[in-house]
Amino acid sequence: MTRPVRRTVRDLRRGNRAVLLRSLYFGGPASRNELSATTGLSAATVSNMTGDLLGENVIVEAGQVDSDGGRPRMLLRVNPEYGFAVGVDVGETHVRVELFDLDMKERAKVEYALRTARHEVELVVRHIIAGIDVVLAEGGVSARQVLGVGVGVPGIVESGPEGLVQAKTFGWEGVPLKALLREGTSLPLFVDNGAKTMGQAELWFGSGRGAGNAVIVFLGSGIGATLVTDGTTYRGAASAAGELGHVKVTIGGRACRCGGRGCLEAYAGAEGILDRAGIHVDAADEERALAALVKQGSPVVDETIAYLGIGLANMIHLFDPERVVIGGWAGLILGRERLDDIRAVVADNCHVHPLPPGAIVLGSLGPDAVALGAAALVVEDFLSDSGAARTPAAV
Amino acid sequence: MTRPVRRTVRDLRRGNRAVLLRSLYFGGPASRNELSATTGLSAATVSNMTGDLLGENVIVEAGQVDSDGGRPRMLLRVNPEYGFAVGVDVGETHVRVELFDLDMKERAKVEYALRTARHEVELVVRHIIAGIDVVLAEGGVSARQVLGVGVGVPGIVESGPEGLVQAKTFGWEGVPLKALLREGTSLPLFVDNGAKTMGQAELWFGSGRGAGNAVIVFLGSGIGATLVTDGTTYRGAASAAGELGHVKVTIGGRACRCGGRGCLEAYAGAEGILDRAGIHVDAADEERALAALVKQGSPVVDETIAYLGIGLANMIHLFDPERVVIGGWAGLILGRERLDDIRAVVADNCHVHPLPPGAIVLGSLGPDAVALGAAALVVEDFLSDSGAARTPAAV
DNA sequence: GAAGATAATGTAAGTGTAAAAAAAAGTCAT
DNA sequence: ATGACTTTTTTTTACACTTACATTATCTTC
Repeated sequence: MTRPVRRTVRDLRRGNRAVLLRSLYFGGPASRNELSATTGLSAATVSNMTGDLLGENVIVEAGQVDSDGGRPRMLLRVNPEYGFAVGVDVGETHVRVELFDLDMKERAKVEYALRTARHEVELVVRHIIAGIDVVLAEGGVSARQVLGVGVGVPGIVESGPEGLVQAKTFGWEGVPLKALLREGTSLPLFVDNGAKTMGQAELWFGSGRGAGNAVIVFLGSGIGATLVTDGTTYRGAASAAGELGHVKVTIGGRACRCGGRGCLEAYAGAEGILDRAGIHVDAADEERALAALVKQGSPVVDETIAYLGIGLANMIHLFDPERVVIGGWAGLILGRERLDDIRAVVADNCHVHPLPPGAIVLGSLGPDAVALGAAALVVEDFLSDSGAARTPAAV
Repeated sequence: MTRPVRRTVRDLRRGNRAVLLRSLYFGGPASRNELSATTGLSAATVSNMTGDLLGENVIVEAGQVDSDGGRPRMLLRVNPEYGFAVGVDVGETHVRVELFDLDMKERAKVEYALRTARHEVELVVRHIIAGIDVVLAEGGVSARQVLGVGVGVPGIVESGPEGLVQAKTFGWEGVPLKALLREGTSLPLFVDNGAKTMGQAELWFGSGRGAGNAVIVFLGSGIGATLVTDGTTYRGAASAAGELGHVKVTIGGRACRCGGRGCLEAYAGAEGILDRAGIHVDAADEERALAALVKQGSPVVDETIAYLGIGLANMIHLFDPERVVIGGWAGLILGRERLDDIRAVVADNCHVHPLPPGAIVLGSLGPDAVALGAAALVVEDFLSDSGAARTPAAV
């Protein structure tokens, strides 16, 4: 029973500072007066606190707007160059490393293909470490300016100093990824499941914007989901929440690579779909093959949608989200052609508390969202704990 | 995106007061010194705040323990008679009203049978209002001493001033129960789904004690679940979370009274089980009939366990709880005979992140837990907002 | 059985927070 | 220029928690 803990006046200030910074980050440029209104803090406190933040160069002035009678308002915004975040997407076929500024503008990017079927940990770690150096050099950013590195990987990621990863499909069992990366870099590390990092990206910058309770579904080779409760990701007791891929959609049923039977992933995961359609291509061609199959139509695709709809409906019954976002490369392929059919199947399986069909939407960030979301983990940390200890590169 | 809001020094004190009171409530009698350790507050603040609470009679002294050298510690505890809570269980066959003190000791109880198949709202409301008067009189408690009335009902309960209830199985659609009760009493009202109030009871006082992330399943005529995240009940965007009864466990399948097909409730709800076994009795005899059926064994019961296991496994995949509690009258009947089988089916359907079998347990409060949990809603409010405005009966 | 040790609790002063009030700075209309 | 009005900054005030110290109460030792 995790209970709230005592707070001191110091915590109060830290918390209010985070509230202020957060509303400046998401509320675009704003004047002190607007900030006072949105945060509920008094004008005096806002003035005091923005003074600090300006001094630390965390925020900067962003022009002023004319007033109609009165002192013109000076707009403030988060300094996009106060720090940078690295996002890493470890996928089935590649390792992608990207550098973002605080505006989430991409500053540099590098990608390494994973050709072997086996995903050796050492190789992935080497790619990530090398990738960080490459994007920093390319982006002209020094390590001291980097607020952290976010990494999205398949499988279940335990929080904790080791960052243990369980990813059967990758052949990873209890891989201490965070600890391994720690040997190659001293930057703050944030490792999480790729479906969850994509979810974070869609939640902040994509189709999930503004939702307090949402589910963001990742459909790729595997299937995962991000459960958003009160604006933050729910991870469960052992960070294993949202394993939508292994929800059973039929008794018995196809064998899944997890060892179970009847898992959604065996039907609606990209490999499950292609396999059932009798198409066997290697990983790099899956995307093209799936797009063709969905485009031309097939009973297998219809069946996929039926199973997917059941899986989503079950999740809706348990979770009662206000919105469901479908993302991931396979999800986007499927959704672009057949979103209305998906909505219809879900509606057909939700009687007690139907979700408006418009609440099921496609992700708007494309398949690159995993790396973006990984970087967003870094920004999340920055916003809740802005410069508490660290003071990088006050340029 | 519900975001944290600004706080003032007043909120700080309120919050710390709630932390203190909560740890006193759940941490049994404790000395000021122990409180200082558990809450993290300084001894001075604890002393200051307990002084206030003693003055308001919210807490009382509870004897002292000998020291081995030094001033003996004075134990403090929440005053069980500071206030009282009424808990109401609106079930398919009865309306039960109970009065509890803050120690959750039952002080009085009254039950009204619902004989008609139709559950007229007016009748239920009349029973509740009358029941409150009866238990207060019987318990020798004045209305001013009552902190509130908690009501557990079937169906989905919207939070809000109206307390709209959607309970198709009851024939209630959009019944403003809270508003109707408000006409009969001026006591604070807390209306929630019965499965959720039972969940609250098991969480605080039963098999859920100490769990931060847990799922408490209610099996009765209908099926519901309480999802506990970080020690508090998760309600979802429209208070409809935890509708485990309408998760689909098979495609097509039996028609459910919700209008869908293949719902878990149609297989593992008491009526679903009896129906499939070809047993037709009226509501009052369902309990006996089900107990007999489970005792003697039947392929229908085996099948029920298979479906229930699938439903639980799906929930575990999505929520990743550390514990699953099975309660409700039908759940207790089923679980007492077949808990190990249920555990086995769940284990067989959870491969990616197996739950230890011991994490699935039976509820320990018996079938009366709905009313107890409803009263616990009142206590929950009291603990988070102790005497903020109200000051009843400072005896 | 008195003196000192030990421990819980209470009091006072100090620090740091946000709110409220007041002042200053800036703009437009007259 | 002057005044009305708005935004921002500064000053003052109230208050919550901590630290440091005082007080109270019991046990142990000589």
